[in-house]
Amino acid sequence: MGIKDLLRFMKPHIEPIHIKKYASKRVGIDAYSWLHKGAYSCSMELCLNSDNNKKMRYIEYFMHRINLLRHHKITPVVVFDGGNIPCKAATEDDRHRKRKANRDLAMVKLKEGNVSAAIELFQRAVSINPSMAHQVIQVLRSENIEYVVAPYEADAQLAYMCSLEPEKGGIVAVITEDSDLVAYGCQAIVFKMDRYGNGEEIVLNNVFDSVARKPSFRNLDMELFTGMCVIAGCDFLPSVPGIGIGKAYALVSKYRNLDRVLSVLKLEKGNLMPEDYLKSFREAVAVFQHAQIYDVDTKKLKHMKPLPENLLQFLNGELEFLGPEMPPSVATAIAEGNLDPISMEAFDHFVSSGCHPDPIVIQTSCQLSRPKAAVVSTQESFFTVFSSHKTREHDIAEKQISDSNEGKYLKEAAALEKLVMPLEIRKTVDSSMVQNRNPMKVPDNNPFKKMKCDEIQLDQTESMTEQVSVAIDVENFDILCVTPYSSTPLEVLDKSSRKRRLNDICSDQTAEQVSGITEVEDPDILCINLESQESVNSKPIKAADGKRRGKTEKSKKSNSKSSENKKSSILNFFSRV
DNA sequence: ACAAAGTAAAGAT
DNA sequence: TTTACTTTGT
Repeated sequence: MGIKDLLRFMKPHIEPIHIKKYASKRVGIDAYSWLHKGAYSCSMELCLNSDNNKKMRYIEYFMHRINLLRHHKITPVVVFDGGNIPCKAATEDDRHRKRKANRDLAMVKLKEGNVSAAIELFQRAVSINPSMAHQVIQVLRSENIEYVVAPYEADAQLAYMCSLEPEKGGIVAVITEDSDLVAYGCQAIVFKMDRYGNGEEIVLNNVFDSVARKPSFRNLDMELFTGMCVIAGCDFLPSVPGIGIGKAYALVSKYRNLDRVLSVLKLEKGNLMPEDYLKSFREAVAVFQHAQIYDVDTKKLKHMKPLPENLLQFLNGELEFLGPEMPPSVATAIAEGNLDPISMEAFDHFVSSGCHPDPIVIQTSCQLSRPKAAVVSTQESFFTVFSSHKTREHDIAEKQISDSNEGKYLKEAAALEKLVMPLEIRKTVDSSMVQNRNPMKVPDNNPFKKMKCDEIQLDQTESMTEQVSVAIDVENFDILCVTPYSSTPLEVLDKSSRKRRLNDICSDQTAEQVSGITEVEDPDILCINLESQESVNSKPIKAADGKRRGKTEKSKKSNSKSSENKKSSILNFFSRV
């Protein structure tokens, strides 16, 4: 992935940093890298498309990192990949084949009963599809996180945004795992960011300016650098056999002109060079320089940099390799996450998983009906509220809602001791509600938060209710993640099977608390994920110590203090609801 | 000296 | 998975 061996080669220009360096700045995120890492934790479930809620773990992973950034007062701007460009087809094909081979092997191991071997293989078989991206997008919407789906390569979109002023939707750095960003000319890139925010950074200007560092790039410009990357081998074009990053660097710094470099290359490796290498090379370089991106300002597709006349001549005006053009309406629908960029079909607003036609997810309940609460939750208390379910007893729910007022729910907060917190929230789908979708927190110039009324299609119900249940451990006042973000309602279960199911859903570190929820009454359970700021700061995650289920005296005590904080934030939260 | 392929060990989830 | 190191060939 990316430029072969580039990061190793550029090691002297890479510096360890902490992400808090970008406090108060807008930072772009290559969503693919987080989706992919997150998918490891539930690769089997994703590959088998099981109904298990565990397959939503990648969203937890994703949001955990988003919350890390927010904790450091960074404004994340998430960029998703769009369609595939023809140039990359060979690479994509290759990956697809490998994944399929791994998947098939995994199935064999699974049938043999070798689960651990199967999981290992499934991890190599996971692929990220638009439906997964869409799931994350729905959570991002509910959390008021800015995002955009690139028409094609997210990398190009990110590099373009990096060149814009922050006031115009620009970003100052990009978090990714993909070395392509360097070839695109992205100014500041953070690689290998871990869960604590430590990462490795390349700042392109420093690379070109540096006098001391070993492979010197002082005599190169961006075009030569990009050329070097392509010669070394990239996703768009494999390198000529025998040519790696070292040779590419040597050629480019010696001849300082891509035409000359290619002539020399042809002279030396002519026999090993494909017929159309020159054309492919020019196209690959052109992708890094002129890829199609979405211009948020004009809501149109645009080239990163305009194509110069001589290049157009060289290509005979054939620009197909950059990906087909598309009308602004389509580009916008893709960018805003309403249109699947690969199948070109509209995402169903109500079916988040793509395989459960029954349940619904639109936005978080809090944002829909109570924008204020949503803002409070995201900014101050690290609350994240996901997913909701349609209740079937419309009538009952409606009645409860119309009778209820905010105070009623405040009273409910006192029911923490009961471990259950049902919360009926009215959601009447009409135009007034739709307007509420655009909370005040969102800046006016952000097109991604706006949703047009006519894009919301309701076929079955005019009026619906969302039921929100929060299960809380009395001892710790920890909120349990129950149904993670999904639209799948838990089946109606008897107490013991529910307990088992909850254990199944919750991760190991909360499993001990799950034993406390025997009294959950509602089959529709929503996940509310609470994280205190301290816990994000110092030890974001309890060590996943799966073996230790029993609660020790020690942990009980150390929890009690922050429990008070949590309790007050919980009460605080519900008092605003 | 470099590229490419292989190996082994560490790291993440 | 990535990283670092080894071997082989040019």
